[in-house]
Amino acid sequence: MKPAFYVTTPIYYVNDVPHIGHAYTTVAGDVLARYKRLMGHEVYFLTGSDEHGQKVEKAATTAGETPLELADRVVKRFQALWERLGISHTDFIRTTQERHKKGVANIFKNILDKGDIYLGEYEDWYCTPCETFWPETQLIENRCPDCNRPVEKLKEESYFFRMSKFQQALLDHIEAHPDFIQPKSKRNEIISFVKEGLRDLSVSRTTFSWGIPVPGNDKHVIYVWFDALTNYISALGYPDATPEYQRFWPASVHLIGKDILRFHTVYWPTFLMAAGLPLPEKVFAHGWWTVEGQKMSKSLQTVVEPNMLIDKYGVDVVRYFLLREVPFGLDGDFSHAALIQRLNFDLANDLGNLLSRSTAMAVKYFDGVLPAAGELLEIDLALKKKTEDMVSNVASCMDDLAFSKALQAIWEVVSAGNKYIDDTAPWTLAKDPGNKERLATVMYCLLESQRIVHCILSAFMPATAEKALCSLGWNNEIDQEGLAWGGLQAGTIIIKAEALFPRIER
RNA sequence: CGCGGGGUGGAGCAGUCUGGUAGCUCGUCGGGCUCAUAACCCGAAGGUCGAAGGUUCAAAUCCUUCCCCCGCAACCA
Repeated sequence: MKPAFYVTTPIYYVNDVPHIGHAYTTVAGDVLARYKRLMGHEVYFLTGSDEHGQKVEKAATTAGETPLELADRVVKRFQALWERLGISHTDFIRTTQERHKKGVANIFKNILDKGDIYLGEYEDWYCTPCETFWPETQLIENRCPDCNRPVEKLKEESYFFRMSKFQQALLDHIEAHPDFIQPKSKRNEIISFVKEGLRDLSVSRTTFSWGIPVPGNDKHVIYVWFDALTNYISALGYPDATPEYQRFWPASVHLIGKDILRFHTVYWPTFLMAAGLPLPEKVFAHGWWTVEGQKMSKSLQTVVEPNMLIDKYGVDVVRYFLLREVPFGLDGDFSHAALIQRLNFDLANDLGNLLSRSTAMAVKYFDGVLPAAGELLEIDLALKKKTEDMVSNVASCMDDLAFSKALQAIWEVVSAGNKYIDDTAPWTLAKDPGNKERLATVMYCLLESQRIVHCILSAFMPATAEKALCSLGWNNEIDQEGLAWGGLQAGTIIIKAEALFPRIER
C-alpha cells in the first residue's frame, strides 16, 4: 500500500480577496502534493475557506447581502484562482459546510464534557460602535484602533478552553519532536512563548451570531480559532471514523504563513490534546512577501493580484518565481524586475533554450528519431551521474520543504546539459559520418537527462513539463520509476520544441 | 535594559547551528562556439565577511561589547 501524505494550507478568510500571499502558500502546497504523488504517495491535499465571524457578518450587511451570499461570491474568486494556478487539491472545505459544523460542534462538546472547556467571564476593552473587543496592548491612546473612538471596559460571558493545563504537555511534545515546528528559528520563538505561561483561551462570543453555535447554548457562537483550525479534521470526516480520517490523520504537514504560527503550534495542538487526538507531524511557517520593497498593504495598493501576474507572465513562471526566488521560511521581495530576470535567465536562456537546441539537433541529425546510445564515455557518465544525483538531492530538499534549493539542484543539471553540448560539440561530430554512433550517444544522453529534469519539474511547472515531455516523445505517466536513467527508448519520435518561455525584453 | 529580522566583492543573496582553501545569481571586462529563444560555454577583475576585543594551531562561523538598518495599529500567506 502506498504511504499516505496529508498536506494542508490554511483556510482563507473570505473577508479578503486573493493576493500573492494566498497564492504562495497554495502553490507551495500544490508542488509538495504533486511531488509526493509522483514519488508514489497517496496524497490528500486540502485547502478551503474560513467564512464565519464578525467581519464577514458586517461586510455582508454593508453590501446588502447575507453572510453566506458574500462567502459564496468570494469563495468563487479563490476557487477560480486555484483553477488558473493549476492547484491540484483533493478537497476544498468551507466552514459553512455541514460536515465542518458537525466536526466543530463535536470536538467542542467532547472537550466541554471532559471539563476542559468551561463557562466564565471575558473582560476587555470594548468599542461599542465597532462591536469589537480589544486587548489593552492594541489600543491607541486608550481609543479604538479601528475608529479612534473611546472604549469601555466590558464583561462578557464566554466559554474558555483550559489551555493552561496543557502547557507542560505541549513543551514536552515540542521537545520530543524536533521537526514539529519549522523552521527552527520559529520553534525557539514558540518555546519561549509557551514557557512564559499559557492562559486559558476564550473560545466563544455572544456579540455576533455568524458562526457555529455552542452545543447546548445558542447564545454563544464558537470563536474563530476553534472553528477554523478544526477544518483540518472535519474535512476528513471527523468525528466519524471515515476511511479518509483513518488514513490521513494526523496531517503530514500544515503549511502556514508566519502570522498564524502561534495558533497552529499552541492553540491547535492543545485543542487536539484535550480531545485526545493525535497531533500533526509538522507545522511549517513560511515568510512574507514585500512588494517592490514595500510592505503589502491594501491601503497603499501594493497588493499584487495573482490573476494579473498570470495574464502577464504565465502560470508556470509565477509558480517558479514564488518558489525559486526566496528560501521557504524566509521573507522575500516580489518585484517585476526580479521576476523578469528569473524568466529570461533561468527559464528562457537555460531551461527553454536547452530544450530547443537539443531537440533541434535531434531533428536535424536523426530526422527526429531518437537513436540508441552506444557505449557511454566518461563525459556521458558524468552527465548521467549528475542527473541521478539530482533526483536524490531533490528528494532530501523536498523533505525539508526547501523548494528553492530543490530548484537549484535541478538547475545544476540544466547547466550541465548546456555545458555538455559545448563539450561534445555535436555539430562537429555531425560533419563526419564515421562519428554517427558517437553523435547518437551524445544525443541520447542529452535528451534523456532532460526527460528526467522535466519529469521532476512536473511538480513545479506542470504545464511546461507536459509540453517538454511531449516534444521528447515521453507520454508515459510520470512516476518514480520514470526518474531512473534509461527511460527513453530508441525509435522515439522527437519534435523540435517551441520556445517554452519567450524572453521578455525590457 | 521591549521583541524580532538583518549588516558578506557594483546589486541581490547563500554560507554562521556542526570553526579549517569565501560560494551563487546578475552586472562588468576578455575569449570561445554557431546546435539554439542575440541564447550557450570558458576565463578575469572585484570582498580587511558592520566595528573592536577575546577563545583557538585556525573565526564570516564560537564568546563579549558596541554601531547602523528594517519591522513591530489593523486587514492578511
